[in-house]
Amino acid sequence: MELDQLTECYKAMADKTRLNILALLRHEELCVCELVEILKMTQPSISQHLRKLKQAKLVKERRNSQWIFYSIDGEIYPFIKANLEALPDMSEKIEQLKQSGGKVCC
Amino acid sequence: MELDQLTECYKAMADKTRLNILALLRHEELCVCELVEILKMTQPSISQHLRKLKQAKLVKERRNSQWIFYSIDGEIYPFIKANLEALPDMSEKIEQLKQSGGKVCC
DNA sequence: ATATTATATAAACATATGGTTATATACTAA
DNA sequence: TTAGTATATAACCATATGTTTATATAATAT
Repeated sequence: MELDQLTECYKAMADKTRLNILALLRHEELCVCELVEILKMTQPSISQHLRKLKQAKLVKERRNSQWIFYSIDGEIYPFIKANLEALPDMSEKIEQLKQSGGKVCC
Repeated sequence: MELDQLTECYKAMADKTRLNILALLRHEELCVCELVEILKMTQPSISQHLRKLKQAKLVKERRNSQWIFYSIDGEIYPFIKANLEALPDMSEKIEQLKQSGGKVCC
């Protein structure tokens, strides 16, 4: 692959928040406000991280009425599956979101 | 894996020069001055990139008299092989080094 | 239309990063 | 020991990055 494209990919992954987002999206697609809720960060911050991931083609978005749902893309990277599998399991966080009714608002 | 360790790994890979170094080391171990020669960069710059790669445990070093040879490590990462395979082939650069006698000096 | 909710973007700022130059350290050779 | 070669480290600087606050845009609901 092209080094420039690969560099952009690894830059996108070179941040703890963004790895957290990828780890969460491994379980299921999530909208911005759900990520804000789970990661306890401000909405603009999450949005900008998502933009980077999108620019690197690691995630894709899908609009559903007022919400925009993000999910893993990464089709263009032959190694993406192996990398995602190394990410920690986040099912607990997802569970907590559902328990707290956070899933309802979206 | 731990997110902090993974973040450090991807940070280490999030630079074109360092991806170049990894791509080169895929072929064979190289010393600092050979990398300087191939990549046309200053010695301190290469040394600092190597330090980052070493701290992230992506490369290891071996001293042989006055030279320090670097090679791929990455044992701790389950995905490292898949990632290295996505790097471009650098055999031409290695060939050029050998042809130019650059391999002799080290 | 207006208010509300979800998301994106912009501006400002502090910190991180990568390159350069200068210098220190480690080993070799004489 | 002294000189030479290979590598590492430090100091400095310019640029990149991540966060925050404020504001803009888009869709929904009344």
